[in-house]
Amino acid sequence: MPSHRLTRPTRSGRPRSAAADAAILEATRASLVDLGWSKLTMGDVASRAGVAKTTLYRRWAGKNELVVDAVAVLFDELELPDLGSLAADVEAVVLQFAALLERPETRTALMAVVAESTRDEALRDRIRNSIVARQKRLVLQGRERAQRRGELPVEPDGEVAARTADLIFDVIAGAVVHRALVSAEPVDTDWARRFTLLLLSGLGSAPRPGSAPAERAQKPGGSV
Amino acid sequence: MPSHRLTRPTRSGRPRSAAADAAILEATRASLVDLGWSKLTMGDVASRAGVAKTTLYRRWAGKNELVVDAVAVLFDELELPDLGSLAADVEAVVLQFAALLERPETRTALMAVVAESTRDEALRDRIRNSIVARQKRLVLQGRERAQRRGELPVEPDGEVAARTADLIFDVIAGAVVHRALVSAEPVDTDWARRFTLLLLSGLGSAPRPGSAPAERAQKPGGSV
DNA sequence: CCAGTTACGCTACGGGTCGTAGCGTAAGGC
DNA sequence: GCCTTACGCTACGACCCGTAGCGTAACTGG
Repeated sequence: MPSHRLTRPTRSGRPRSAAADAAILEATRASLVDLGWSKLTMGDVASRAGVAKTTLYRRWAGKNELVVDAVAVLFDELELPDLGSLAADVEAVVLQFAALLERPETRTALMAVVAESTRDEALRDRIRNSIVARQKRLVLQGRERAQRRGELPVEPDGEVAARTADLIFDVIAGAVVHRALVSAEPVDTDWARRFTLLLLSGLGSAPRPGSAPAERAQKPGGSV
Repeated sequence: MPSHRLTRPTRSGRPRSAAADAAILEATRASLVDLGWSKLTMGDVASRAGVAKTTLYRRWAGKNELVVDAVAVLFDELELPDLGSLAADVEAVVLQFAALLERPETRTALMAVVAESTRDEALRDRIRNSIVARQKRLVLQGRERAQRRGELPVEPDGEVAARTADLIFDVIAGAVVHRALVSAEPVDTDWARRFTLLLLSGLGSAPRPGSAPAERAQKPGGSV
């Protein structure tokens, strides 16, 4: 899934070097580790990859697109073993996300490209397709398992189910990212456990005798 | 609370123009709106503010610090009317955060400076003190109210309470940011309501007859 | 009122990155 | 072998950076 959206109209002629592709993406990650996002430069990546700078521009429009592709492949490693319970699965997802955010490449690149994407529609789509989708997979997978186990009800309305899945995804991914990058504190097993407990049981559940539960709770079971 | 940490050792001599300060920060926000983070330049801000470029560098070390200060003041607007219930308060906090993220200045700047902060300890502290702290205030305020109402138990151990507050803060702020900037979909009242319901009631509450609740749920009431 | 001290505006500069153009050459498809 | 495309290389104007140097402005303390 190369996705080098830069003009590749016809076929015939010398094909693009797949080896150069790999070298460039590898060099980009290395440069991210050494220099970080802001000091990463196209020239530096080119020389690390042993490639002319012009070759970079023939394939990627600029730094943003290049880095997205370079980091995206790391999200392919994400996989979720079936641990037998929803709680365990959520905890595992959290730790998987966290492990990726530990790596300096993703750490420095992810927020940067998201920031850039606020002014670039195409970049936003690229991120959504190559990074967010890979993350979301895990959440959908976990939900399906939980439904199969009977831990979560099966929502008949597909649209409602999709909206709830989006909500849960934003909560999980958002919380992990915020903890790791904004609060800049470790996402360890202890935190993951407390987060999972909060997500599954909520704040207001069995608070203490003598207090009324949240009034708006019309239908307490979150349909998924 | 100027925080221009750039050397101001003694007093006597011509004082720094407070008017210039205001003009610079205002110009910075305007430039963020027009150009976005990546294309914002110190020279542009200076000319917008009617100020020499050197004046900027006399007060701020660079783009990062300047933008943090320029955006931070927007977070002072955050205030939370007492709405009578925990659910309503949470919903209000969510919508307050969301409203700030609607603005193009904050939208483009926030993630960018966070990204930069991953490689800059001092910048991280600056963000924490001038932006994150202002957000966290609301969460702490909401918790205190809920405890006074009896909606949340009072945690006797101060450290545990602080950790739980941090958790909740990361969940709320993280979810909102992720929804608004990564998923790039609107944080409207509908979403806020569903999020609040999830946060208060959790996923696993009253799932459906015939299924066991999450096994690890040792003490279901989240102490806060 | 007069030093002393600091901020300001302006100009100019070396250094770096950007993104592109132009060229000769290398590597496949037919 | 011919056509087409990719590649490496060089060079370039444009822009931004961050700083130095200077003369001037503003405020403080004697």
